[in-house]
Amino acid sequence: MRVSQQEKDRSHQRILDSAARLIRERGVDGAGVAEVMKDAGMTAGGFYRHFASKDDLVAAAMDAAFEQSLDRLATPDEPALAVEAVADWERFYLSAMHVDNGGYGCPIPALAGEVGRGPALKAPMTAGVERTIERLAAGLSGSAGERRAEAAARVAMMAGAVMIARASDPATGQFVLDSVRDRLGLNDPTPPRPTGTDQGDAS
Amino acid sequence: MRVSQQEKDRSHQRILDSAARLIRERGVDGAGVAEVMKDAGMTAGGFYRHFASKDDLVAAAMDAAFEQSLDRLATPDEPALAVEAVADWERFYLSAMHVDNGGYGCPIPALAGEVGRGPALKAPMTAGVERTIERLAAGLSGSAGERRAEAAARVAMMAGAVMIARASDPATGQFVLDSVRDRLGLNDPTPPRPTGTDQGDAS
DNA sequence: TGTACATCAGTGAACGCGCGTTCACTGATGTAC
DNA sequence: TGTACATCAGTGAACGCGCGTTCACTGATGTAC
Repeated sequence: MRVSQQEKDRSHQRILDSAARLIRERGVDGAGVAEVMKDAGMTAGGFYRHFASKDDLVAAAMDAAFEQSLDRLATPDEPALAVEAVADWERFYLSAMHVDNGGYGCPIPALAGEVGRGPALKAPMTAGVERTIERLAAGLSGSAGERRAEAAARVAMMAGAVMIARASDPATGQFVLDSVRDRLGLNDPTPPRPTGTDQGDAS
Repeated sequence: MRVSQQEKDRSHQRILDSAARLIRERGVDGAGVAEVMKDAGMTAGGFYRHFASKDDLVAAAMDAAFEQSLDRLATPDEPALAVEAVADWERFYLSAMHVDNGGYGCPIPALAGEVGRGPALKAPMTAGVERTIERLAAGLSGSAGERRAEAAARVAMMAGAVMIARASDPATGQFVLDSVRDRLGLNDPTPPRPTGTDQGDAS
């Protein structure tokens, strides 16, 4: 039952997508090779035509998961709009939608605890954390160093809040999320309009 | 080989201590019953004289782990000294010592990710998070509500930072820890002395 | 205080189960001529 | 363009392994008299 090269490429992508979601939902250990393959519409045996090992798949899936997480952060043409793009992303990060759908969200609260236990996945995690900090820093003010430090603190706070919200009863989780949203200044519904731009249908 | 009641009590405590450390070091799934029992100086079969199941043990061990974590937070006689006690605890929380010895540290960065995946351990985790927030709030200023919200945000930030530090390369991890320590105002080596108290040998 | 005996903490082997991985096999694909 | 054949993506069963749990057994403890 050999399939064409382009169908193999599609299979490869399906495996990667299924893995990126399932490791975030069930953890690296909790997402079995057979389960990932079934989710991708295949059986377990075919896995090794695509990846050398489960470790190999998981490292690639973590890269894909960070990519997916950061794709939600818009990159507007006008640099001045980056501030609002980052604020929007942060509001989503702390939302019930993100807490309840970890399979499509940031890999840090979903996987960092498990990654910390072994050296195998530290490289893709470090790369993802660095990229996340860098992207956030673009929407902050101050010197480059100050922005980077502030972004790092914000990532830690948001990742911690989402992780706690998922691990706690709803009341406690919501309180932590609300407290963090407040401390990050994300509760203002009408942020100051960026200067020198006009977005569409303002009256 | 029946042993005396007091020796059984000691065995029970050793199993609990070993489990509290090993689940934080290796995760709930990563800490096997046989390994915990060996660490406690016994063999696997005897486990069920002490606990009904692994789930039963893990819930009790998580309570014990939070107890141990919060025992590091001193409760001074003078309420005014609570500020400095909390600041000391926060500095320890963000230290390399804590990052490198998760088996004796806060259960939140060690276990919240895994706990979020199933309902079984949310109760002890919620209780521990609440207790941690409450204890931290005692060292902050403002109204009761403000103190609680600030404590929640600080717990999220610190837990996130420690989790990221464990999952990342040293440079990235240290940067996140430093950024959080800075943002929490913990870098001042000589904090303002609490009013109305005098501690020992000041010149 | 002694004696007889039921209790039960702890041992160590065995169990069923799910895991990552291997392997013989199938048959459509891609290539050589 | 046709034909013959090597390649290899995917199947499904099997493997060795570690896990949580069970169980027959041992022998010191605790108790009844």
